[in-house]
Amino acid sequence: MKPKFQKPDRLRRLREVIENDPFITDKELACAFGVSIQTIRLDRLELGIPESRERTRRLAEEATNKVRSVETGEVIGDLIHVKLGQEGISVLETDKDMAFQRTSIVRGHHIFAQANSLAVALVDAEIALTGTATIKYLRPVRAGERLVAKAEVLSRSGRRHVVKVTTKIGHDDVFTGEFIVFAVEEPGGCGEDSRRGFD
Amino acid sequence: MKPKFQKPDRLRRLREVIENDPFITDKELACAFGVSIQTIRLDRLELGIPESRERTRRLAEEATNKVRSVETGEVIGDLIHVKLGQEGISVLETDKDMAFQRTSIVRGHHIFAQANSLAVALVDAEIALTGTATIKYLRPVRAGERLVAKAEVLSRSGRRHVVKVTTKIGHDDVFTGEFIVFAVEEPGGCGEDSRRGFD
DNA sequence: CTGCTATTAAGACTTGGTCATAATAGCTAT
DNA sequence: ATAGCTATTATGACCAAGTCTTAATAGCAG
Repeated sequence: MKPKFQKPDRLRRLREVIENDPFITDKELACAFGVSIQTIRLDRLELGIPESRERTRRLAEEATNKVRSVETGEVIGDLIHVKLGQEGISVLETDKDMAFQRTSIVRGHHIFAQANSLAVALVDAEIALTGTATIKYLRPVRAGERLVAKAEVLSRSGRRHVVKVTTKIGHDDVFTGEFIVFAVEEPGGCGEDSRRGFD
Repeated sequence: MKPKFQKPDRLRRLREVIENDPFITDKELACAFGVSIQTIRLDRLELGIPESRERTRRLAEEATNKVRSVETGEVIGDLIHVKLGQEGISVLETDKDMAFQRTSIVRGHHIFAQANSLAVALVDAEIALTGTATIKYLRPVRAGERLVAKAEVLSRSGRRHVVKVTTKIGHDDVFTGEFIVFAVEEPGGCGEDSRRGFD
């Protein structure tokens, strides 16, 4: 009972192929696997894989959401609590997309980004820019761990703010940083609405 | 010659509506605008807007590319030159997606990410992790500017590497940082292939 | 009334499928 | 071997969301 390419084998491969080329059509798949279109359709049915247009649509939907959440959000992570000019807490759920595939260790700049944007968000000014930062990574973060960053404004003289950020996973410190953040005036002065500015 | 909703008006609105709901079909549009499907099709033709499936496909394609380039690339920016354990140069083209909309100033963590990943890439080890970093933002970066980061390994004792990174736009220094990067052993020891590890 | 634009309609064809119903091949267990 | 099983392929009807072509109609302007 061994034709050449057995069914379970084909199913596994099929799943993989579709996984990393969701745009592929049944016809192309049939051709690639040397079977009929109907077989491919039955296989998809069995695997619960939707048709190519549906796959494309989902990808597009998901991706637009992702882009929105990554790029439109002014702060990296969720702002849980803020006392402007004083303190704040932000939570960031890490996932494997933030990590190196090989090690599942979260890339440093994500941890930095959370802390930095929190520090900047605390400064009560039209625009705030990070000037200097001294940071320490205390232990590696694995994908899936929840980062809780607490920030505190240590001192302020004029437009210069010193913000201390400590990021924890549970009770474990994983990161600390001291950010010198400067408040800046509105630049052109032609802003139509005047919400707070970050970084 | 004023029916109620004039053509040029409808065209403008049509463009907008499709813009922020690319999944919408001609039928839905026809219904929403109170005209026939054919009218919508002619309008799209005139505006050079492709059909809904095509729009969806493009969105998905673009988005997967973006996700890939942001999340799968091991190094942020393009590695122009590397002498492992010694020095390296990376180039990062900034765009408005990296900046705050209001100010067009590039978010600090992108600049940090480029420098950090370059520093880590220079360390010749299976896995390398940033321990400490002291960084300075010297001037704001505007969306569209090209960041050139140069890194140099200043010293090394055992697994501890001190890497100095300077990022410029043209001849202008915009960022400097000193990264303490640690080389680490393979963790589980069950890696099937052994390419270099970053960060 | 003629000409113009805008709109709508009608018909044939395309892609990439779904769904239902068969027919066929190859093995297997009784 | 023969009935039974799974896997595969085929066939035909149908759908959504279009395309492209040709044509009819409405409303107004000169």
